[in-house]
Formats: sequence, C-alpha cells, structure tokens
Amino acid sequence: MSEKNVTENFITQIINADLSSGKYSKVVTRFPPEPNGYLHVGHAKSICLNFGLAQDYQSVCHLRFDDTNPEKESNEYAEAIKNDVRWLGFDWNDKEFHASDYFDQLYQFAEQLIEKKLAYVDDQSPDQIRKNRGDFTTPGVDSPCRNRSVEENMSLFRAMKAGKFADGTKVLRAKIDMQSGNLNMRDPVLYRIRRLQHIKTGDAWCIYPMYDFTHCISDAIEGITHSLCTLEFEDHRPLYDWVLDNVDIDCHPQQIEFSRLNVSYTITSKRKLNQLVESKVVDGWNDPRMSTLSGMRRRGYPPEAIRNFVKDVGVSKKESVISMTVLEDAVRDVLNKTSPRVMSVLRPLKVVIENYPEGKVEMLTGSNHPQDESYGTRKIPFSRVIYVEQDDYKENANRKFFRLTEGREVRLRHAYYITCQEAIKNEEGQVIELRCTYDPESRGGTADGRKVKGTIHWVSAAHAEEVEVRLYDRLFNHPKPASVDHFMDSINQNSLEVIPNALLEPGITAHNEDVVYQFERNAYFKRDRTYEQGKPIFNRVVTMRDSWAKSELQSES
RNA sequence: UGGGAUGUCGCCAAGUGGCUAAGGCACCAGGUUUUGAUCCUGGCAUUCGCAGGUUCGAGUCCUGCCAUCCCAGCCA
Repeated sequence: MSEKNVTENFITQIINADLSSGKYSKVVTRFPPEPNGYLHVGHAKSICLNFGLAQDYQSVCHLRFDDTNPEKESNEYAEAIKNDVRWLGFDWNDKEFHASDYFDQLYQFAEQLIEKKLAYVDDQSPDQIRKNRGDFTTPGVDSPCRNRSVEENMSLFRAMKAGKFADGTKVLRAKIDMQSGNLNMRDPVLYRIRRLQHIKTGDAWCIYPMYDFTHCISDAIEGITHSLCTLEFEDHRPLYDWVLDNVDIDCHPQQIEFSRLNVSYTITSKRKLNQLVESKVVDGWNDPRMSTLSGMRRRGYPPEAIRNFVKDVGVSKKESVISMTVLEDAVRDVLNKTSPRVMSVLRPLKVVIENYPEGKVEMLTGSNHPQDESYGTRKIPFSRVIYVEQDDYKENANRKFFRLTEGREVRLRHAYYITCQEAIKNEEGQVIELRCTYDPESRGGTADGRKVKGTIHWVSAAHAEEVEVRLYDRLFNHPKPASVDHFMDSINQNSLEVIPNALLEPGITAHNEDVVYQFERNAYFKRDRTYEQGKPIFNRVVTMRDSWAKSELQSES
C-alpha cells in the first residue's frame, strides 16, 4: 500500500486537475455530521476520505457540525462524534465549526435573496405546499404568495425572525421554478419557524435555515474547495449551485458525490440502529456487534484496520455492498502483526499426564509473537493436569485429523509431545477426561527427529484463570438486512455466545488491559472494559481463518 | 410515466481509443510452519449490461435498448 491515505479515484483526479490548472493552490475539505446520533462505518468512509485527502494534500479538514435542526440534536452526540473521529486517528486542530456559527450571516443572505426577488414568504400550510409541489409527472403550482413585493416579504421575514408567527405558519422559500423536473428546485423552503432550544444558540432564534440553504453557504464561508457528500445529494447540487450563484459570496465550492459504504450483514440506518438498541437486541450503541464506531472500538477493531478497510474499498459512484470478509481481513491483517499470543481453552477437556510427577510445576518459555521477537517471551506453568480444547480430541479419527485420538501423539504448544492413551467417559458416554503420557525429551524441540502433525494449545489446571468469553457473530442472517421488509426478522439469534468459564493462562488479566490478544489457534480477543465486576470478560474481535473447519464443513455436506 | 445517477470476475475496483483487461477480498491447488494461523508460490474475466455503428484498432467514441439506485420533509 502506498503512503497515501486515499488511493487514486475520480475525486483525486478532479482535485489534481484543479490544482494543476491553478483553480486552487490548496484543498480544503470538511466532515459535516449532524449531531443527532452516533457515527458508524458509513461515516468512517467520509471521515477517512475528507481527513485523508487533507493529509495527502498537506491541507486541512474542518469538522463542522450541521446543527440546523434543534429537534434531534444534542451536545452528547457532538462529544461522542468528536471522540470517535479522534479515535479513528484524525485531528481537526482548531477547525471546529458549527453551521450555527453562521446563523447571522445566513440570515443576511436570506434578506439578500428577498431583495433580489429570489425569495418569498409563503403562508401555505405544509400540506398545501406539498400538494402544490406536484409530483414526478405533474408540474408544481405557484404559491399564491409567490409574487409578494420585496417590502412585504422583507417585513414578513423580519416578523418571522422576531417571533411574531406561530411555528409552522410561514416559511421563507426560494423563488426558482415550480415546473422543474428536479423537485428540489420547485421553490424549496429556506427557513422554517421552530421554537426550540438549540445546543449552541439556545433560544436566540425561532427560525432555522434548512440544509440546502445552509450547507453550501457554510462551505463557502469556510473556503471549502471540494464538498464531498453521498449520492443521494446529486439532485441537490443544482440548488447548492443556485444559492451560491445568487448570494453575494466570492467562493463557490464544488459538490462531488460518491457512493455510501454498505457492508454486508450490517445495518447503518440511524433509525434501525436505534430500534436494535431500544428493543434491547443489543447491549447499547456500543454493543460489539453494532456497526457504530463505538461498537467497533469496544469490539476491539483497531482504528488502523478501519482506515485500511476504507482505503481498500475505494471511492466511486457505484452503489455497492462490500463483503464483511474485506473488513474482517483488514482487522486480521493488523491484529496478526500487533497481537501478543496467549493460550486459552474455551471448552475445557481434562488431560492427566500419567508419567508426569505429581506436584511438579515447570515454567516453560513461550514466545509472545512467532514473527516478531521484539514481543519477547513469557513463562507458562506446566503440570500434570492440564486442559485442552474439547475439539482437539476425537474418537476414531481418521488420518486427516492432526489432533488427539487414542494412540496419537501431538505437540503441546511451547511444551512436550503427549500421546493419548485412553479416553474416560461418563455414564452418558461423553468423554470427560484423557489419560496421556508425555515424552520428557521432547521439550522445546524435536528430540529424536520424530515429527508430529499437530500442535495444540493447553492451560495448566492448577494455574489457569477463569474468564468469561463472549463470541460474537454477524448480527444478521441476511446479506442485505436493510433490503428486507422487516429487518428485525433477519436478526441472527446466535450472534452472541457467552462462555462463562473459559480458562486463560495466568498473568494476562493483571496488566495490559486494553491490548487485543490472539488466543492461539482460536481467535483475537479484547478485554471488555464496560464490565468491571466479577471475572474478566473477553470479547472476540474476529476469528482466525480456519481451513480445517472449512474443509470439515464441506465434507459434511 | 418527470428529473438525476450507475452498470468491468462471487464482492469491491483500476482502466481517460493502441502491447496478452491492474490490484484487494473470496475461492482453488501446492510449499514453509511448535498456531490446520501467518508467510510464500501458482491458478482464477478470449472479455467489459445487451444490440448495432464509427475506426486499421473500442471496456474506452456514437445510437438504441435493458437493468438497478436516488428524488414528491417546514430532516440531513
């Protein structure tokens, strides 16, 4: 991968052309969330694009809160958004702005439009406005208020601002074209009356500007060069340009649309995400299964992995759904390089090593990372009674099974060769214990040139720590849950499996509480810091590739 | 049926008329390995939504058709 944050795409081509033609000498971008919810993967694409572009062009990206609708906005969301952007690895320095910073200027520009006979106050009800807008095949009908005089419009608009009218009784509209094929151009509403506390301006205003009027002007005021947004705003671009063309401002940013990021088996709609939270299907907005940045953070996804993922996926105008495997691969790629290795047995099966002295404890040395010596080594206690994974024993196993079965010898990771002598069953016929013997000469290497196919992990019974482990799987069964009629019906009922008493080698939970570990031969896990009572909890970040399990699955079917 | 957009391998995505259509993920086959992980090697679109046309030459240009997505908030 190149050192660039953003790989070449149609937007960088536009920027390069603008730079070489001399249209701009620097680029300024912006990430403009409305503080009315939590950020999710989809936002990650916009963040990485806008901030990444700014870095690539030695420039700046503004963080601008699009706070023009006090109805759903809160400071709590704004703080969470800032936290998430920082976590993702980006910084806006002192370039934090709010659309509300421009309310005065916006108001002046609105009066300008009135003076230019390009805006008017409309008395129609929302219902009448909707009816008169027409539809795809029917042209709109001019409002009876459309030809009010400049003076009348001005005094009416000032009266709106002064709070002389009730909420919803009047709006300021742009006078464009009620016949336009683009419904956004059929005299769009510019200002509405709404008596609500605003997170920044309190009750200073009772009229609030609409997105289409605010966004372009905010961009222009801040000197944004390239205003990047998602595809659904394509139809708004003519209006974006109309406003800037008709208002006295000497900056005209270019709006460029790209396709949203959709990931298979996930949902990013704010409404639906909220439904998951409200119905308690998940454990809050930061549930490790959520597509929110806070969820991915809690899950243990490294921010670098998300950045790499977004970069891998690219930027285009094609509507797409990226397979979750691409995200998982990006997560594994980072984790493989950065996670210390550790041994943990999730589903324990007792093993007694008959020829190992009772009461003896050896401290064996294990490397913390097989490919990176800088991670060092650690001491792991070994004794007569250990636990291995239930899956690592199979009765009457064939030659392809490299693990334990009667008479077969395997390597215990970082320890000795053991041979399974006997499996002890309970009354129901389940194997509850293995009797094995070990080869004292086999510690640390092949003693006599004997090779074993399998190496399995283990923990010493007397030393292991009990931990709770949570195994997460995709939240939905359907690859495009957003496309089904009732998305709640496609929820994967097995998206969380709790293992209350897994066993972890000692010495791990006492320190480095936020590192992601690889439980060898198993998966990556990160300590859940939202629960502090009781035994330590580990969330599974992502599984490892498992070609054995895959081939087993195939041979079954 | 109005307006706006998009169609290149299972999923993304390069390609801007001229060598045999990049790359990643997935998948398949081997090799290394004290993780059936990692790593390494090889395979994986005679063809670019379809049909015509222009051209010595077209995924790239033209015409027509088809498919999909977005738009009728005083949301963003």
